[in-house]
Amino acid sequence: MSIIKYKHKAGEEVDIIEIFKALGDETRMRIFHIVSKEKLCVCEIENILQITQSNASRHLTKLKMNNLIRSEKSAQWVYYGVNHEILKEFPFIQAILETELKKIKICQQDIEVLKQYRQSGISCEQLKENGLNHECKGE
Amino acid sequence: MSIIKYKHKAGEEVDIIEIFKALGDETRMRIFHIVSKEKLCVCEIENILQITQSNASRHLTKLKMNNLIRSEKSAQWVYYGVNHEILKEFPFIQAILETELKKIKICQQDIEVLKQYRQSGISCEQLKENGLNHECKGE
DNA sequence: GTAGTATATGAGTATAATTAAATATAAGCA
DNA sequence: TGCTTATATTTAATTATACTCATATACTAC
Repeated sequence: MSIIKYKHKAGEEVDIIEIFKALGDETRMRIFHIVSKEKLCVCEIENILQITQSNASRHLTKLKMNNLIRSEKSAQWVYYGVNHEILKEFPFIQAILETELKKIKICQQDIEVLKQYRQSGISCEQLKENGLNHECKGE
Repeated sequence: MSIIKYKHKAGEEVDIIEIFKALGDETRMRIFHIVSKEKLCVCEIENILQITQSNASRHLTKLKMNNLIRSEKSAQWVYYGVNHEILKEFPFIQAILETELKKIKICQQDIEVLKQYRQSGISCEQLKENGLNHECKGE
């Protein structure tokens, strides 16, 4: 456990080293990136990133623990989105989202898949049966 | 091994996830911080941060691998300093050095110890015998 | 050459992080 | 009520990381 801690404006404990650890994982950075574009539920994140449910849930928990994202429950779904408070608190995180992740291929691809998903009109419920066919986007 | 890679301006391969991992460790962040203030050799870093020689060397290697710092050899000493190229390439890293690390207690302390070391006039060679007495700064 | 010093590296260990499979919990619907 | 689905969590296996001790390398000075 890192000892570099100080009090967050809102009274939550924030550890900049822990923020670096949280974003120092490819899957978590990708999750942070897509939920910064729009709020998504866990099953959507699974399908877009092609990861398992428990893996997605775990990474989301870690991002949330570090106040990078927020969640809100709606019926049986939990929607995750970026925590705008932390972007105000740490402008460098905003800079990463806006300038650095754009350059990264897999993040660009994730955004593409997200767009296709939205355009397809497939609902969250249908995702499990059909999945997101990353190849045959024309059909 | 992360697959998020793209070509650095200067032709070196840079991986932003690896940069986050490199800075997602308290000791490495502290090292990065003090060598951004001035060039230091390994034995100075050891003494200021109170870590072992091999530990210091290992962390320096990791920071250098990710192009965060540069080294130059002078006689038997190797001096490490921040790589200004990467600060230009990734302005968010500059922002962390300038604004975020200032807020962190242990980083403030490291700067204090560094100042005391400079003011004491102790040379790198004398450090090993006497060490840096963090307590009795008045004597 | 030898001796001494600064730094890097190998080997081993301990700890932490990532993952998937299985299970638990909570909500919706028939 | 019972059945299904979404999410979280437990468990266990694998992998990665950080650390220390010991040794190797490279340089200086004699």
